[in-house]
Amino acid sequence: MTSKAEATRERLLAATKKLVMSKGFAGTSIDDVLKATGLTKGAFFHHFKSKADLADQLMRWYAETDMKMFRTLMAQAEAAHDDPLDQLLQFLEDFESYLSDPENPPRGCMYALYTYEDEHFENDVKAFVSETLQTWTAMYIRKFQEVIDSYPPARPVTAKKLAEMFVSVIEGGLILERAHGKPGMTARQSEQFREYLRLLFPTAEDQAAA
Amino acid sequence: MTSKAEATRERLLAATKKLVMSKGFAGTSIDDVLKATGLTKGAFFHHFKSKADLADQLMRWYAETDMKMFRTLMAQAEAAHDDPLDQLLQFLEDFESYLSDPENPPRGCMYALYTYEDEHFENDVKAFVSETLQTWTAMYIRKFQEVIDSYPPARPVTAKKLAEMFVSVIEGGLILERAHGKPGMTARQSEQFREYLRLLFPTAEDQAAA
DNA sequence: CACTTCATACCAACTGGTCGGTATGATAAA
DNA sequence: TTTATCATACCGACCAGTTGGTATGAAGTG
Repeated sequence: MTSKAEATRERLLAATKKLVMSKGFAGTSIDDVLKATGLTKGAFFHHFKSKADLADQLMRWYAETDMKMFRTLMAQAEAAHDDPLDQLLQFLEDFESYLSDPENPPRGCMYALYTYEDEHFENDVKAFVSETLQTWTAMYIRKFQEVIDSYPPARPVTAKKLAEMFVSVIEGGLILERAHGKPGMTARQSEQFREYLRLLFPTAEDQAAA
Repeated sequence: MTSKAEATRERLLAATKKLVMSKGFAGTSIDDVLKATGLTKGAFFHHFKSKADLADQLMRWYAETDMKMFRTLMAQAEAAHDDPLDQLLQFLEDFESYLSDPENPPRGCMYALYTYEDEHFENDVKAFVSETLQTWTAMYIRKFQEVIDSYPPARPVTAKKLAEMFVSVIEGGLILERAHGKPGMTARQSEQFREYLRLLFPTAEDQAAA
């Protein structure tokens, strides 16, 4: 059965992801993964031709579900509002509740992890991480550009700078959250970023309130 | 000679830092460090009682120089201005030129690195990272509080939230910078954060210009 | 049957770590 | 001044365990 083999492959990937998120990639041995899954070397090397291949497939697997999540969130926000700023703020709020939802306790970003161990990965993997990160950023750039086109920003900014800042703030928040073991820090960064946006793109209500 | 021994110890630490910054800690073997320094196992285990001890000492060594740098920058800014907002902005600008200075190409933050490999480290080390990060944040909290006390913020914010946001934005910027291999991205995050501050704490000039 | 999917047994290289030894130099007794 | 004593700083062979990876074969599946 193809689907059973695929299930095994995903079991290996899922176990690896969990381990890698708390020990790093170099710190995770194949035996660790096998111990976690109850499988053996034969199974592993049937699905992955090397540990480097595992790194590659893991990253692509992760990026796929990760990007899908962001796209879904954005599509939802776009369906709920017509105004680009409303869409953006809605997206951020939804993202924050996703971050605050106590599901995957070992929070973290695999791109960041790979980035801090980059010497261990092949150039394709490094390039893929860079590209994926850029795709992620590009999604925001598009939306920010729409917002800038609709609302005059209070200070001169570019969509790119705002997009990169948001990605930064999230990546940094994840680090703080991990370092202190306190959930919610990442969501708070997104909130704070929204404050910035409110000052940057004041709506009619804001101006009336001021 | 005590100083020669200390020099050897620092040679080991410096080599480890360089390696760890590009391969992670688990990905760096003791042999790697010895190859890089030309020393031997005997020398290594004379100075460090285990690899975990190396991790510990490396982090403390790193934190020491790192914190010293930030304190120096802050002291400079405080000497140059009386107004807390001016001090803060000066500090940020100085920090940005430090980030843009092409000196240590392998840019990165060791706290972030340890955080993404935390399972490998003893609890003391993890606690130390958390504490150091908090000390770093506390430095900013103090300054932000002074600013808030002097200037009414355009939106309700706390010094803590602003401080955490700055740390986040820097940590995130470093990740992007590493991922894309393009220097300057971290400094740009600090710049963007300054834009936020300008909107949050408008000075007389800003208001006149608006 | 052929082919996929996995288990078992095994290997060479490397891992962190130990241990007996040496080179150097400071101290102080002779 | 010479010489015995002793701690520090370092060397490099060695160890047991782990690493990523391979070779072979046994089930199941079409």
